[in-house]
Amino acid sequence: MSRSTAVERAGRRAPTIIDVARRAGVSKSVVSRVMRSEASVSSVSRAAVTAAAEELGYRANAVARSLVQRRTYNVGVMVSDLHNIFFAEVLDGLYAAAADRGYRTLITTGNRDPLAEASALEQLLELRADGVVLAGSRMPDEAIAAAARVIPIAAVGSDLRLSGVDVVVDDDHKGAVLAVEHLIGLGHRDVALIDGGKGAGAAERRAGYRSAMAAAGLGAHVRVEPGDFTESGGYEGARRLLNGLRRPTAIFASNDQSAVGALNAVIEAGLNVPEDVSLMGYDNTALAALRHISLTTIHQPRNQIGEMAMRAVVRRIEKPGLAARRHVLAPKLVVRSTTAPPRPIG
Amino acid sequence: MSRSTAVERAGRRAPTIIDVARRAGVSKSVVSRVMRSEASVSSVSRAAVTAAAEELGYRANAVARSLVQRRTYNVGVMVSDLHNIFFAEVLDGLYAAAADRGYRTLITTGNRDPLAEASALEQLLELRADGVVLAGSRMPDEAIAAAARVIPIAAVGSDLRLSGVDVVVDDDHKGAVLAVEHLIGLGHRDVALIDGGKGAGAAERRAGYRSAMAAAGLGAHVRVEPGDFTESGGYEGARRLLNGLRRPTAIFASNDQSAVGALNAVIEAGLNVPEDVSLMGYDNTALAALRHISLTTIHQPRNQIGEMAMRAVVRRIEKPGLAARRHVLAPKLVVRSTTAPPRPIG
DNA sequence: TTGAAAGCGCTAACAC
DNA sequence: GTGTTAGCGCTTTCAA
Repeated sequence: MSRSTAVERAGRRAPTIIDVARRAGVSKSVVSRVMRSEASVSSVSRAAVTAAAEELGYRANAVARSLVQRRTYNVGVMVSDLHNIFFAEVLDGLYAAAADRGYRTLITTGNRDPLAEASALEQLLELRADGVVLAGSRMPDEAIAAAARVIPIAAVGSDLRLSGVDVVVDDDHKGAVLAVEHLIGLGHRDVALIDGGKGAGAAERRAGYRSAMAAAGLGAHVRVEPGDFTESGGYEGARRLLNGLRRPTAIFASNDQSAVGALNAVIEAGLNVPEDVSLMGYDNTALAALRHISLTTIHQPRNQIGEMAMRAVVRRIEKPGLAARRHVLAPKLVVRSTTAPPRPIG
Repeated sequence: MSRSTAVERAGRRAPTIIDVARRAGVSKSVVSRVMRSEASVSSVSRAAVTAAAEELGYRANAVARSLVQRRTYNVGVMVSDLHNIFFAEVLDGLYAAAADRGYRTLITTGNRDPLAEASALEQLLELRADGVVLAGSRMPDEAIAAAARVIPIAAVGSDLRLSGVDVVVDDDHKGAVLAVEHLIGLGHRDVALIDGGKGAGAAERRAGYRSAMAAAGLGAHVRVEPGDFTESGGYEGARRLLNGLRRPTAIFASNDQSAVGALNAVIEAGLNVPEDVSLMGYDNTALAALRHISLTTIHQPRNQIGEMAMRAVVRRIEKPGLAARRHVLAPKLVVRSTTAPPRPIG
């Protein structure tokens, strides 16, 4: 029996609209109308078609449909790195928004390799996706611009400045200001930054840190320690900070990952968080929420970022003439256990 | 200029094989042959076609090609939960294996909702994927079995026992034995387990724990504390364990997530890891590798799991008659900083 | 080596 | 309401 099913599958083609039509005793147009739930079909025909389709196990062939409609109702999402949990939540938003509008979401990935990213994008174009969302892309601008001439594209997780591409970003400058203001509000003056280097949003966060410090009259206390958004970068950065002459009472790490590295360095130095040193991250990843870490951080509305991006591409799929835009969303502060007022002097 | 490009896109259709043929002064058959790099084309025609395609920005239409070939060269991957980093690495393996064999990988997700999973699978079938990989599916068996009658399916991350489905699993029993043997080898006798409940592989890990304890003559020391693979489950479980009459000297948590929760409970209780209590996890996730956590754990060959699964579906795509199989891969021990010999008595 | 023709499974006019 | 027809863009015989 189980052997015969395998053999049957090999031999038997999937039923087509014609098989259903024959079985229901109608023309294939009627079947097509029923499948697309068009109104103008008699209830008798409708019932016959539904029954026949059911009996045959008929499933509409999206390939054929796409060919004749000249559109697939697929939106491709190229995620540069699926290991980056940041994008999981973005994908949630993307999915929900697509489903609402009758589109499927197809994910591909470039494994953080710009070449692989380009070929993933190319695949999406060959598959005739109706639109594309680039999540954290590191492709060269010209490659993206070229694709954008052919198909609506939106980008998240990388602040592209290309005219033909919708971009959805968190307001990183504002997020950093929020973080620094929180620390200053607690009474800190020596607030150091562990930088994010060339990472996405790092420059804006650095600028936000600088301007919030300046606004509080703490320009002289500004201290930017190099970093790279990694755990070990955060660890090394914090070590340098703690060994320095004037130890900061608060450290603002540019992302959660590096904040966790910094946390480790602080503890290794025999200091307590937040009693001796306050620590902030950025991103509000799952890491920050672990009770063992419980990091004060800045939350990016990831879900909403995805939603926005999908809305933007669908908008331009349906009105091809429209111009792409830049969408900026507001971050917010999430206070947990790694920040507190500085120890009183003496 | 930027306005005109948008308008152009709206008006201009993508070039087809006929446009290329006309431009190159050959028939569309020749173009087709060149695009598929068939041999029997004169170098003159080949050059003309290549040039024309280049000039026109021609890109083969995979939809039309799939329709006539009656296959898409797409393998769909339904990931139950993209938030679970476990699958990221599996996807790496999946991708690499697919690319090697000339297939594309298309990811969809069910957001841990069995209903959404089913509809994601349904989409893959409508899109006429040539095969499907289910990653961590929680769909009812009959739904999977029904799909398996139509298309080759492989499953990872859930130990299905369905005849028509290839299954690739880590040998969880063996992994648990490895873990317990490591602790016993260190000199522990009171080794407790924080269970994984109904989670994938939890039953096998529990059985492995039991049998390794029994094999070492420590059957009387067996202690299974309820858990659910979550951080808070691990936290609660460890608290109960530490408050009990005979405090274990080692805790084996069924996965890294719950081990991190347990770690937090141990520290909160004023005890040190590994001096007072040794702690083990399972899965070797990124969490375990954080220096702040540095968890001894069991590594599952995730990459290889993905590779195997893709190989299995492609094998059955290309030879539809073949039977599905069960593939079991070996885990290995990763020693980090949370395990050590127990404190000498007195 | 090339071209003509048929057809993949479906939708979308259009006529009845 | 329903059927007929003409394609969608491509591959694949089959002849030449």
